Amino acid sequence: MTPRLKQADREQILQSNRKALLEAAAIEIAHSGYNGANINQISLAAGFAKGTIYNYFPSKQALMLALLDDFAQSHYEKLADAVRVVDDPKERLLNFFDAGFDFIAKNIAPARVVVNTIYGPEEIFKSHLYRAYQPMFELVAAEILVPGIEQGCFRLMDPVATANLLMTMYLGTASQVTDEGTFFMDAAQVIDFALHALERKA
Amino acid sequence: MTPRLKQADREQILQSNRKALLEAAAIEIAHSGYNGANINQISLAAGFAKGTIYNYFPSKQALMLALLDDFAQSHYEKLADAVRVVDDPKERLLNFFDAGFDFIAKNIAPARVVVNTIYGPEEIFKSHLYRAYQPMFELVAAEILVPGIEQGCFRLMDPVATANLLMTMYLGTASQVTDEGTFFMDAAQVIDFALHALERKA
Amino acid sequence: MTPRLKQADREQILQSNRKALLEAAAIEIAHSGYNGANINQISLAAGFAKGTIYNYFPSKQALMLALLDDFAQSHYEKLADAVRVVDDPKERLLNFFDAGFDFIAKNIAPARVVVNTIYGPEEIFKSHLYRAYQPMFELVAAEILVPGIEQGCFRLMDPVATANLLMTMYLGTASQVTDEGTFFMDAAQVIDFALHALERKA
Amino acid sequence: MTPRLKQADREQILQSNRKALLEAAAIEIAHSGYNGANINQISLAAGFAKGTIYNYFPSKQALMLALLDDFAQSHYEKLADAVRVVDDPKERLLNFFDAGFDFIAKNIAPARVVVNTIYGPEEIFKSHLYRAYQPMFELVAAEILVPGIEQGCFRLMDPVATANLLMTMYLGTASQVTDEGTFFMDAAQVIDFALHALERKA
DNA sequence: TATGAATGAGAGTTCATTCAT
DNA sequence: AATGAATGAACTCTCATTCAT
Repeated sequence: MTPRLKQADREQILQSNRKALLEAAAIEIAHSGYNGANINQISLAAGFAKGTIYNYFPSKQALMLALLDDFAQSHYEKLADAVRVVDDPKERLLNFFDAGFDFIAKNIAPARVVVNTIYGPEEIFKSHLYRAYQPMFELVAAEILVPGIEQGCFRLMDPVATANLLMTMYLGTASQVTDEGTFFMDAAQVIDFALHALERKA
Repeated sequence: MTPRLKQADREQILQSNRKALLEAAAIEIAHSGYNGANINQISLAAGFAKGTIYNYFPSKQALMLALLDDFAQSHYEKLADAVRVVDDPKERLLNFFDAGFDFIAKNIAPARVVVNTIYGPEEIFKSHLYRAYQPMFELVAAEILVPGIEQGCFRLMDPVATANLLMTMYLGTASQVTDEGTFFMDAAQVIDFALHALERKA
Repeated sequence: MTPRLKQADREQILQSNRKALLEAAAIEIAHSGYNGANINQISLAAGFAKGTIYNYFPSKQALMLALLDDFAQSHYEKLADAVRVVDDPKERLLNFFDAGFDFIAKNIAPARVVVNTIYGPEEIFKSHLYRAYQPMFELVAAEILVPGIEQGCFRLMDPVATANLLMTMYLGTASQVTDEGTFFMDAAQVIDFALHALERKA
Repeated sequence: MTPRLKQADREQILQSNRKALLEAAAIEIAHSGYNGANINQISLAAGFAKGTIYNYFPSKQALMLALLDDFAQSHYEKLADAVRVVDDPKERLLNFFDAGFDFIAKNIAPARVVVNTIYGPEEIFKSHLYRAYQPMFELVAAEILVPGIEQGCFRLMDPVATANLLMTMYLGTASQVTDEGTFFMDAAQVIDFALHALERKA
């Protein structure tokens, strides 16, 4: 009597709708900012009626938080995977920026939302994002910088402050991207700068 | 019949009112963002009635542009002055960051507006800001990096791209400041990182 | 093939579901008013899904009318039964108020809905209620006041107007009840007042 | 320089606008109930644009409370004046109902709002109204019933409970009025009933 | 019959801007 | 130049109702 497969199908559809709404939200919010974005328009852009988005997110703020969380998680997973493919700290740093620029080029809209938010005025979203990006900070500090210092390929430095600087460079340069995914600076330039900053002098 | 001094006084008052309105605007926009800021509230906060602000700025957008322009100009003047006090490129870089962090600590509200805007979604304001900050980019490139490379104290590099990276670091770290003017990272840490990135290896 | 008993069971279940929905509706509408009540919430509170209530009532308005009708009918039956237990008009009046206060204490939610509606703005519901309560008006007029006047225990008066006054007093005082069923005025006080108003002077 | 008369004129206009808005609100809310009333429609009905009402009342709820307060105060003043014109408690009671029915006939819309609210579900408005009508309760108890009992023209009774019953009768019957101001029961009938209820038996 | 996702009209409220004073 | 009441477009959110499953 209970259609189990039907149930699974339905769940599938709900997830796919949710994703479509988040994608439309990313585009709209990237374009107009959180305050400027129109939640009705987002719903319409995703192919639904205007009220439908409230079946998926209880408020505009909840939608935004879900968007930030979802993106931060896949962002972290992508970069952590790329970093851990190699062992050498310098290669890890290289992979971090390469995979990062690549990921952002493929996810311009949500990436813009994240950067706008990090440097934006809304404290609630900012603190939320800082928490969501904590794992990535720690990835840089604990899995790139600390091993690099211990192995002697990086000079002695404060890993936390340096991780912050690297993240600042990463987000700052990666946000300078056109709608088509072309970066003003490419990963190689940033990597070059960062490696020089971190390397020990001869 | 036309009192000339009165005329000058009046001009004085108008300038002072304009300044008060811009200061109130900076605080409000830093706190709520451009879209979230209430122009009536700005006028009230500056000690005027709601409509009065329209005697000074024809629209909310014009107010914002004036705020960005004014701040960019004094920002540039401060940093250019500080840089030109010395001749050595490394000292110039040091002065740049020192004076920059100091200036931002003393002008938190408009500085926040600028950073929010640079990393924000509104293309009109962004392109306006890029233009307004062009002199500062050129200051870094032409008066710090190029002489440094020529004099051999900095390694060979693209001055434009590197100026961009330094500005990214500057604005990114300087925007991490509390309402009280305390920075998460201080100028010295950023300078240290930057110098290592720029110096020639032994 | 068609199980007749099953059919009866089904009928039973439907009636019980209908009752559960009306009870939930009474609570919700008593609390938030007709306009403020949420028909989806009513269905959920009754233990069903949102849409299910529409299998029992074609619209919110129909639900409300059914609620009013059901309550008016059992209200009338209770009071008519209590009144007819005795013959003496004064005792009948006494029973009317006693049973009335008791019934309302036991059915606070729908009673509130009725009082809200009688004194409320929605003409459709009001006229419906007046019709539904016509038998109770007539009960008071024809089975309490008229016999009382004829038997000389009540003074000469217009039975219709007086029935209206008694009903006003009844509903007005009975509506002053806490959620726990405590009345601000008890039946005895109202009865005392009413009897003095109706009795012939010595 | 300061146009004092102009200032007074402006104040005059604001008061008159406020009154017009409250009158429109009374009509709309009397017709559709608080929840059903449309605050934009109220503003339009008063001859303003839809947003204008928010220059006078910060919210729909504040508008409602202002309406209740204003009406309760003038209601009380009217009845207190009418009662105090005479000394004899019975005449005072008579004046109370006469003036009350007259006042309500002349202010049907806000009177309906008050009655709807007293018997309605919104606790905030109810408790507000009870407080606003406290003086009228006390008028009946302290200036009609207590003197009447002391002077021997009313029988011994609890003045508070009886005041409540009289108010219940007053509001209950006075609310049964057509849009044209015709009462289902007139003041004389209610007075007759009340006097019999209060008088001492021979 | 039960479900609950989708719909879209309509609500209260905000606020940039205008303009008579 | 200063005022602040008036405006109305636009926003977020609610919810009665529909209907495919």
